[in-house]
Amino acid sequence: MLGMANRDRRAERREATRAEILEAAWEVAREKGLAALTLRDVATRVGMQPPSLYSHFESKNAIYDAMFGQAWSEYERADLAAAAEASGSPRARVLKRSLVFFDFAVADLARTQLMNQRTIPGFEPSEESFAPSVRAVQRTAKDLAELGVTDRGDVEILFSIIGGLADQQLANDPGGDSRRKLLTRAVTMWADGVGLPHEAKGSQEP
Amino acid sequence: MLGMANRDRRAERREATRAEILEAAWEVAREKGLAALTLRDVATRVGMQPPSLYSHFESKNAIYDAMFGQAWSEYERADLAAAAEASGSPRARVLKRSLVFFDFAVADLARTQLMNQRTIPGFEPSEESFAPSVRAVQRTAKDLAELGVTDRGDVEILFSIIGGLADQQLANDPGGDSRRKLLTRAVTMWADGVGLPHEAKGSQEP
DNA sequence: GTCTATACTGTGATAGAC
DNA sequence: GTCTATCACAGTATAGAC
Repeated sequence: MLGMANRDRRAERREATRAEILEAAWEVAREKGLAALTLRDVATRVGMQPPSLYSHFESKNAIYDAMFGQAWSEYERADLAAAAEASGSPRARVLKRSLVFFDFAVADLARTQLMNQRTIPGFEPSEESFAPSVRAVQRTAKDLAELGVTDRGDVEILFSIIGGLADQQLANDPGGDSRRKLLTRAVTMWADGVGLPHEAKGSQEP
Repeated sequence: MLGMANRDRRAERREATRAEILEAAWEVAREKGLAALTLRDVATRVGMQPPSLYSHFESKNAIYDAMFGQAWSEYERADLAAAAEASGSPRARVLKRSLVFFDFAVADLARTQLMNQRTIPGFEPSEESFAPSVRAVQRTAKDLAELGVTDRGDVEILFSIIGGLADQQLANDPGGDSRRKLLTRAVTMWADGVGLPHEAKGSQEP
């Protein structure tokens, strides 16, 4: 019993330290750029010597990996909330989800680079960290299928449109909203192209 | 006279060495990743000691800058050739140019990261290196305007669609062609959305 | 003018003391 | 679990040979 309790407290402490390190890593990545992340900066920020980080992460890439998993988990939560909250016509639902994706991407360049671009040479997310990414994409595809978009290619095109707008926003107008203003028009083009109905199925019947 | 001749030969030699260094830099960037480029690797490849590179470039970022300018100049050439070669309906012309952009982006991840993403922390292209980028974008916008697409936002949306598809191709299916197959459909959605005519202006009249 | 030799600082990583 | 010490190698800069 006492052994168990001790082990739990230790595990909690360990987990808290890991979270602290990751939070510091996000700060550094946001301030100096994802690729400019250094273990020294992270260690200094949490009050450790650089080698001590290796007690919690086996390499720098392991930190990137944990950050990757965190980022996609956060997005998964944001997308789930948007899916639950979204209402109205299929187009309104798609637009709402698209805006959430766009805003999430544009809010943090370092995070988007880690999630969607191959910025860090040699970094490949682990299967575990990749899982929330797969889930998010699959659920979006499933939700779109229920709205009538069954072609997987059409789903990929929507992702590309929104991701492309977000990337252009980040690259050419960071902090601005020039591309966000174009999102509704772009998604409407896509909705027209795939024949997304203006009204929900059966909304005419009752 | 003799002085001139000597200066010319020296300038040529200098320029050739610069070009050699840049070619080596591209090789390293392609093989190891853009952010993993090191002056050591570049120097080794051209048979120099690392510090000797400073006789030709004042910093590592100056090398990135020259690469940036090269990449956009290459694209400018490719786009000009495509513009001259493209024929037929407005849609066929736009599709041709879109394919050239897509293929150019997908052919080289490191190059695309340098051109369109903010992969290297602290790197900002110089005005001189940025010029071909500006020219290419402006000329495309002008050509599209002549085809009837006058809204600058619509042009940005097209760039985002193609860029987004290319980035997804590079990130999720490097070396494949899954997104290339979707390009025609995506561009068609855009063409429908902006009301791009199927036939050229006046093609009905003669 | 261009290269070599050398050195300074900072990076990720490992080994071993406590 | 954290520290000190140390390593190999990165980018950068200067001095001096030729």
